[in-house]
Amino acid sequence: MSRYPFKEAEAKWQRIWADQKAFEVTADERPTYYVLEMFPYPSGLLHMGHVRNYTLGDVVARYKMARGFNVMHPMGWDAFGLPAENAAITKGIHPAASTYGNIEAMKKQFAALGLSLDWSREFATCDPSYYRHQQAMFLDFLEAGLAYRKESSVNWDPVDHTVLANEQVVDGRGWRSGAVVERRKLAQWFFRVTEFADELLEALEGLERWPDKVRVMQERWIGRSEGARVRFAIEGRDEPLEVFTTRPDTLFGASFMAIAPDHPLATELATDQPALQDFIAECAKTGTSEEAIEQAEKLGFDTGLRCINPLIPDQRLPVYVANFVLMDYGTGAIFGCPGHDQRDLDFARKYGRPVTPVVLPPDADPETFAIGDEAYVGDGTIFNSEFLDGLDVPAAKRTVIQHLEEMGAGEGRITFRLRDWGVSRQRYWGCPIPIIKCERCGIVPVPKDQLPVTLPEDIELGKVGNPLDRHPTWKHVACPSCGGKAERETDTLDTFVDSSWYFLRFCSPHLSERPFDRSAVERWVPVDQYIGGVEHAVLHLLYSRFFCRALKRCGQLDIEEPFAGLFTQGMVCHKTFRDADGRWLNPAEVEPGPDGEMRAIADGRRVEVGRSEKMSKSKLNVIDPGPTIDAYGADAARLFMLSDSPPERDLEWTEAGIDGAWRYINRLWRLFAEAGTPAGVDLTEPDELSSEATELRRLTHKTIHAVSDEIERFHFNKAVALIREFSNRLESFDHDDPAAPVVLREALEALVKLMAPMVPHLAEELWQRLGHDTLLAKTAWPEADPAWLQEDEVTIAVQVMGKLRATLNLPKGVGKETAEAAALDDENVQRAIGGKPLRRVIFVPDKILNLVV
RNA sequence: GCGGACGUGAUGGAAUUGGUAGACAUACCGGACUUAAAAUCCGGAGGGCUACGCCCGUGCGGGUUCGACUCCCGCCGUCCGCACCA
Repeated sequence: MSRYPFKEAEAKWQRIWADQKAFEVTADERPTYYVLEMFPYPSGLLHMGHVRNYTLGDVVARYKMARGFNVMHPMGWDAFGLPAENAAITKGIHPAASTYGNIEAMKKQFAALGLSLDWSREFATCDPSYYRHQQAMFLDFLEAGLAYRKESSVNWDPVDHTVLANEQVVDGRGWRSGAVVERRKLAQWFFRVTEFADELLEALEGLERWPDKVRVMQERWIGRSEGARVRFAIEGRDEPLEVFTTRPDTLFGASFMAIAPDHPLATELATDQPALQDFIAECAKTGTSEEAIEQAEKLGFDTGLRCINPLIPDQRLPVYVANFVLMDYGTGAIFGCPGHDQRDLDFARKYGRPVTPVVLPPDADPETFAIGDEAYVGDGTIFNSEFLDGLDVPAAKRTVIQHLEEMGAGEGRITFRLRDWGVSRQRYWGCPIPIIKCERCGIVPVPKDQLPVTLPEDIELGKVGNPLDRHPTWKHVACPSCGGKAERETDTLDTFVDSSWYFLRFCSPHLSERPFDRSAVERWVPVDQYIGGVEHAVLHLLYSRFFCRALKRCGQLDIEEPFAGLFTQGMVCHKTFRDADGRWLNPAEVEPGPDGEMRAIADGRRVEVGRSEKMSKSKLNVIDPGPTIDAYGADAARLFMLSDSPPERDLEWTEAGIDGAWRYINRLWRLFAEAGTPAGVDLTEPDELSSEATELRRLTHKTIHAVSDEIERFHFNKAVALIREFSNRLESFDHDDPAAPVVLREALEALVKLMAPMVPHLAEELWQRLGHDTLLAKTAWPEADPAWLQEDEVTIAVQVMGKLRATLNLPKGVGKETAEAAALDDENVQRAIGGKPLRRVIFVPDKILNLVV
């Protein structure tokens, strides 16, 4: 039995595609379509998540190509990042060497997948020819006020004298030194994302081809809330205490004030109050971990200060420093209204503060209504509140804000949860920030004609401190402004900056003087279809949206949204295995024993099989795509990725699944070997088609229509099912039918074209076997002829009282009376009716006839 | 706590707007081919019963409807995201 020689075939077609530059963008008038998958970090090893991601993108790219679009489907490398630096420390390889080595290795693995990528546009973000433009953008942002410097705290490793990224902090300790990490204030660079907070929020609505989930996540991340800033005078002090509140309508229910432990007022008071100092130190200790916050008790420290409620001049409110108030939201200070905020209520009960309700729930009695253990947060009628009494909550908010504005004690204010993006990283392997710090001139931008500021190559990693800072010469430069002694900024940019504009660079990847050609960008961007993991739902996607707006503000672009269509794929999962000692085992280290239980191959002991989880190094449930592709071929791996699971859901990797895909590929191979048209056979259409042949031709057109539709909707699993259904029918088609040479052949041609986006190598091979000497990759998608989509017979389900009792095959478009008569002829239907008179007959043409008795 | 998604055979999953539940696969069972196995091919299959038919069945309990996996109300469970956001 002949088997599909995938090794030869896949290598052959990959070579031919490359030789013919089949996937390079050409300059022509066809409509453009930009398909982009999130570019990879060059770890050196392709994993299953990549295979799924790039297969999904490849289906779209090849499909759109066949549909007549000028498709751009580029690939590059998100090449700066911490792992290269860590590898340098642990293995002693220079980050540049390991990164470029990894890129080479991964490119080979990519090649084996047979993706329709335009490699002529490839670049790596760690290349100075890329990051020089990023440095220029930084300077533009600086000039436009979109980049600025301020003090901010970082994770500081006191042993290694280095700043740590959040992921380098494990259980509050530095990943290498194991020392307890401290918070330290450093001057750092920020991008003013908040400048566009409103815009970024409002424009989400227009992103119709984004998953709702992602839009909701961004919406919550931006976190707009309407309220007011209110200033409370402090007894015996000139400066008032300003708070932010979304419930100014409850000001008459105020019971206390609270400020953050790191509020400037708290810091000031602490200088001569050791007890307060201790309290603040205690607050800083409570971790920021999820549980820590959940468990943490609400604690307050009475500063002794008293505030005056602007609406109740003789009321005195104690000012607490409280552990639950955040400095970086609002003003870092609140007023507590325990009647209508649960957290304030807990605090008030604990510290014996009065609880005055000011919102009366509907139907509650103002004389008896009291707050118990639960604050009342719903709508109602304001009471106990002088001039607000009788208003509902929204009206009271408006009224009180107006009142506060008139008396100068506050104003309506919108606050966002979104914060500016801190882009400084105290790392070596990143884009240098093009700034020079001069003792006399201050912060001086590197003149654009001196860009790029490149990284020094001779560095020592793994020593104490930032290698750029420690380098003997790199940072010492002359001030561009005064010529005096000055120092470079030794921080580098967050790698999220690199990925915030790479999709623009792909449009004109080799320009040296400019980051991109504006007309090229405006031709291709927004990306028509962006595909990647949902883990980037907020940061990467939000930053990219910010970047487009910032570049527009700087006059470089006229685009706001980078990605018109977004698809977030599910993860690739696998069962986990654990031996009796609790050690994780790789799937290759276990096998089923004679009793069907999984056993460790090494010692034959039983292993515990855990549920399917995302493949991860720590749980060892990782399948390397390399050997799989070696054993089954890229098409089998691709087909499995696309088969059963809908792309947005998690996919469980199974041996049976890849095996099934491989078997199907061989089945297709045999189908074409058996049904292929021998040379010299007459291909003219017979005068009349047998009903079988007619039915097959209909199925061909129906399948073309349905598969196209499912691909458009990203239902690739269903497209595969339809293709299988179609090929199953082809296998059983009678080869002796007089119309077989024509009808079967057209069916086979359609089948090859439909499967091409999924299993491109096999499809090319079969296309060639059908006698074509053109590339299938350059062949148009088949068209379904509407005339052949029409059925002339339909199956109508006959129900009696909503229960199925019979099905009828009737001519399409049959009338109600005819259908009813036919149904009443049916014995089974008659039995169900049981001689009762019909009360009602519901008829849905060509679908349902429901007899109600 | 807040927000979102999901819950269908042994398993992955189908079921355009409410209209024949279980497409297409995987695993399984039976048969053919084979010395044998693998591969391949053919057939079976939601559960039950008094089986050419009937009853039950889409997490649970109600409701709307001629008709509900689909819509509404109330629960339960799983997963994901955010999390002291005033």
